[in-house]
Amino acid sequence: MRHLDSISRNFDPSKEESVIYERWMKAKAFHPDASSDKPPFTIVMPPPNITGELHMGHAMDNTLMDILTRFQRMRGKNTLFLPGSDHASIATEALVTARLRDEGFSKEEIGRDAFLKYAWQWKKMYEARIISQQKRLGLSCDWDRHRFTMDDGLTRAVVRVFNNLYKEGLIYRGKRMINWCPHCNTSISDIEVEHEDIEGGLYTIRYPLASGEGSISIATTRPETMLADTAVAVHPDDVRGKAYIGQMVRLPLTDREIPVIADDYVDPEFGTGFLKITPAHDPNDYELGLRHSLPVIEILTDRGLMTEDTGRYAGMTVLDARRAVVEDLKRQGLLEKEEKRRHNVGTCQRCHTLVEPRVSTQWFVKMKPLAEPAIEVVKCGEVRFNPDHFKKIYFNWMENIRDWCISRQLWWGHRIPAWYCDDCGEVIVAEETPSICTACGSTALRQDEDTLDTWFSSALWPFSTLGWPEDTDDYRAFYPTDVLVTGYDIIFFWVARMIFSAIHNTGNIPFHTVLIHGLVRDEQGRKMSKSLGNGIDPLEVIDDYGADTLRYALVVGNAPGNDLRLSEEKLENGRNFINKIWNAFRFTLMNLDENLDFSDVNEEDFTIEDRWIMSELRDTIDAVTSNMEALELGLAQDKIYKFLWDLFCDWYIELVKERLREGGKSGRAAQSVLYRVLSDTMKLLHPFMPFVTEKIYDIFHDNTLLISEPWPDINTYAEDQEAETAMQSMMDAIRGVRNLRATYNVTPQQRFSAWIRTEDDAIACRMEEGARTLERLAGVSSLSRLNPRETLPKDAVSFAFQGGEMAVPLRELIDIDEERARLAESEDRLRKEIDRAAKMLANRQFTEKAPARVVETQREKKEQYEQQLRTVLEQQKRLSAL
RNA sequence: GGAAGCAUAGCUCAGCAGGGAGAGCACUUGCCUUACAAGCAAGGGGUCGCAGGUUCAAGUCCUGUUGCUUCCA
Repeated sequence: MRHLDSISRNFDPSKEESVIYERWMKAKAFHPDASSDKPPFTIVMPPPNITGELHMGHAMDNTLMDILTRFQRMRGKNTLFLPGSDHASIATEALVTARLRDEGFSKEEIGRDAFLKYAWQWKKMYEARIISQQKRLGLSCDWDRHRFTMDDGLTRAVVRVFNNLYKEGLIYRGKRMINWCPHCNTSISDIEVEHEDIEGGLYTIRYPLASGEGSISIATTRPETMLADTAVAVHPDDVRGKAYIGQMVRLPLTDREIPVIADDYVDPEFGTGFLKITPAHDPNDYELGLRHSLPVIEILTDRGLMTEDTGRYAGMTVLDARRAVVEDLKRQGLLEKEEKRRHNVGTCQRCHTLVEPRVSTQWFVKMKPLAEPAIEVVKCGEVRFNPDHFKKIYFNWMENIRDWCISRQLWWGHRIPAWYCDDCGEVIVAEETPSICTACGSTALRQDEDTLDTWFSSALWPFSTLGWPEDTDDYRAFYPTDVLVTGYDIIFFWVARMIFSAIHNTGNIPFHTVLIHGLVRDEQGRKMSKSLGNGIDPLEVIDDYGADTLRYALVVGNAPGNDLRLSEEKLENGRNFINKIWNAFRFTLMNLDENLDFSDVNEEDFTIEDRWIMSELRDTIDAVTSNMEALELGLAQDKIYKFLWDLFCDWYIELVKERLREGGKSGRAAQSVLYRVLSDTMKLLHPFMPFVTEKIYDIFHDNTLLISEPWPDINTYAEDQEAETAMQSMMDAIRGVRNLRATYNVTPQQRFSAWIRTEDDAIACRMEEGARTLERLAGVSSLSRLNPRETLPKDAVSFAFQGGEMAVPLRELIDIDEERARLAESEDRLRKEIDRAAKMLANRQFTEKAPARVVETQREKKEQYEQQLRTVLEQQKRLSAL
C-alpha cells in the first residue's frame, strides 16, 4: 500500500487529467467492437460546426451525453459515442470569405477550386482544435469513428438520398417565393429566418384612379416595393372598396396602370382597407398573385439593390430607395400620412441582415409525404421526447410544414448532383457525373453551381456516420441509435429532419429517445453570446478548475428542458466537492492496511454503523440507477453528493475513527467498509466526474480501469432497516447534545455525563454500545441508563429523541429563564404537532379513505410526539422545583 | 393572433407516483477536533404568484387570472 505522503493534499486536475485520458485511450476503452454480442448502446454526437471553438453549450450537451455513455458502458452495454463535426456551409463560407478579404482577396477572384482548398485547410485546423477541446472535457467518444459531414462516405449518402428523393418526386426544382439574404448572398429556408419587431414607419400613399377622378389611399410599411406593385386589393365585403373593384389605378412614380381586385385575404381592419400587392417581394402577395394571375415584377438584385429598370432608384439599397421613394411621393403630394409603427421583419439567422422575400428558381424537398410518418412515430411513442411536452412543438411544426428550400448559392458544401444540358436543356440528376446528356447525347453538360443546405446532410447523420448506404458492420451493430441529446433550439432544424430522413431512407427511426436540454446562461440569466461578451470559455474553466468541476457545475440542478445558469458559485461548489471526495479518499487510504483482501472480515464483525452505511449505499445505488435510466442526471448527481458528503463523510467516517485507531477485528471491518463503500461510490460518480474517480479507483485497485468496471450491484448490500432506525436514534441523540451545547455555549472541551431513559431495550443497548461514539461526537463522558420509572436527577436538562430521552447535568451552566423559554417553545411545537396528527386521526374520512400505511405513520408520529411532550412537561416541573 | 414553459427561503434552483416544505450559496453563533478552514458543529429564514374547484388530504391534479420568458404566424 502506498504511503499517505505520496498522496498530495489536493487533487490536481491539471497534472492528472491528461495522464488519465491517455490511459483510457491506450486501453481503447472508448472503442466498441461491432462484432460484440453485448447489447448495443449508441449516441451520435450533434456535430459541432467547424466555425470556431467549443462553447459552453457544447460543453453541457457533450457532458450529458458522456454521462449517459459512461453509465451504459458500466452497465455492460456495447457502447458507442460517435463524435464528428459539421461543415456548416453558410457559416463557414462567411468566415472563410472574411478571412480571404483580410488577406486582400475576394472569393470570386481566387475561384471555386482555390476557395475550396482554402476552406478544407480551415476545416482541418478547426476540427483538430475542437477535438482537443472535447478530449479535455473527458469525452469518451470513439475517436476512430470520428466523422465529418463532407467525408467521402457521408457525401455518398447525401448524393444517394438526393437521387432517391428526386426519383420519387420528392425533390423538385422550381420558381418559388424564397427568403434571400442579401448579405450572405444566398437563399435560406423558412426556419433560418428570425422574426423581430422593429420600429419603422407606416406610410399612407395615394394611388390616383386611372379615370382621373379621385384616388385610393393605401398604408404600407415598405413603400419602396410599390415600384413592383401589380395590383391593389380590397376585401370583397368591404363597402369602401365596392365601387373601385375592377377599376384601374395609376401607379405613382411609374407609368404603369394596375387593377383593383377583390380578395378575402385582405384585412379590412388594417390601414385603409386597401392593400398594395407586390407578388415578387412578399410571400402572401405572391400567393394572391398566383390566384389572380398577376404579373411578377422584380425590383431587387441578388445583392438586395434596386434593379436597372427602376430608373432613378437603380443601384440603391432598399433603405435608400425607401427614403427616395417617400421623398418623391411627398414632392408629388401623394404621401398622405407618415406615422411611426412597430412592425415585424424577417432577418437572417446567421447575419441578422433584413431578409428579402424573392421569387427565385431553387431546389425544394416536398415535405408533406415525409412529415406524415415522422409525426406518426412520435404519436405512437416509438420516438419519445423528454420532457414530453416538446413533442407539441414538434407536431405543430410538422403538421404545418412547408416545402424545404435546400439549394444555397454557396461553394462550401455538397454540390447539388444535377447537371444541365446546354443543348437541349435536359436536367440530369445522377449519382455519378454523367458524360453525355441522357436526352440528346450532347456532352455540353454543366453541373448545378449551388450546394445543399447544411442541414440536408446533418439530417442523415445518425445513419450516414455508421456507413449507410453501405450495409456495414457498424450500421448493423449500432443503428438505430438510442438517445439523442440536444437543445430545444434545434428541434426543427435537426431533430425533425433526422426523424423523417431516417424513416424514409432506412425504414427505421433514428433513435428512440430525444433528451432535450436548455441553454447555458450566465449568472444573470442572460444568454451567453459573443456580442454581449458574457460567454465563459469552457477551456478556461478547465484550466482553472479541471474538467470534473466543470462537468459537475453543468449538471447540478440540470433538469431536462430547463435552461441552466452557470456561475462561479457552482464551480466553487464543484471544486469543494472534489476536495471533499479527495480527502475522504486520503483518510481511507491512510487507515488501510497493506492487505486489501478482506476475506478475513466476517459478517458479525460489522457494527451498526457499518450495516447502516451499507444499507444507505444500497438505497443510493437504487435511486441513482433509476434516475439515470430516467435521464434525470441532475437528480442522480445530487443523490451521490448527499450520500458522500452528508452520510459517508459527516457521519460514517467520524463514527469509525476510534475503531480504526484501535485496530483489531472491528477496525479491520471498518477498513473493509470504507474501502468497499468508497470504491462503489466512485463507480456511481464516475460518469459525472470521470477523472478524480478514476484516479482514486486506480490507487485502490491496481491495474483496473474504473471506466470499464461494472456498475454497482444493489444486491451486494443488504437492506437493513434495523440499522437505519438505530442510527437514526443515535444521530438524533448526538444532535440533541450538540444543540444543548450550542444553546448554552458549553465549550467543546467541557465533558459531562449523561443519562438515558427509554422503554426500548434495544435502543438502550445501542446507546450503551455507542457510549464511546457519544463521547467523541458529543462530549458525553459517561452514559448511564435510568429505569423508565426513575426520576431524573434534579440538576438535569433533558431532551427527547426518537425512542427515548437523554439528560445531561447542566444546571450550573444554564440560565434558568432561558431554559424555561426553550422548554416552552418545545412544548408549544409538540402540542401543535400532536394536535395536527390527532385531528387527522379523528377524521373518519381520513382513517377510512387514506391508505393504511399513511394512517399508521400518523399514529406513530402522534405517539412519538406525545412521549416527547411528557419529557418536556416533566422537565418543566423539575425546573420549577429548583 | 396561436402555443408552450416558468412563478417555492435574500439569490440560484430541486421537489419526477397528492400524505407534515428541500439543497447550494448568502446570513447568525461557536470551533484551526492530526481526511478536508475549499473544513466542522449548531441555528435563523418560506401563508410554494393570485382566485376558485376536485379530494379525507393540494407546492403537487383541474379551471380561471396576473407577471416573466420562449417558440410559431
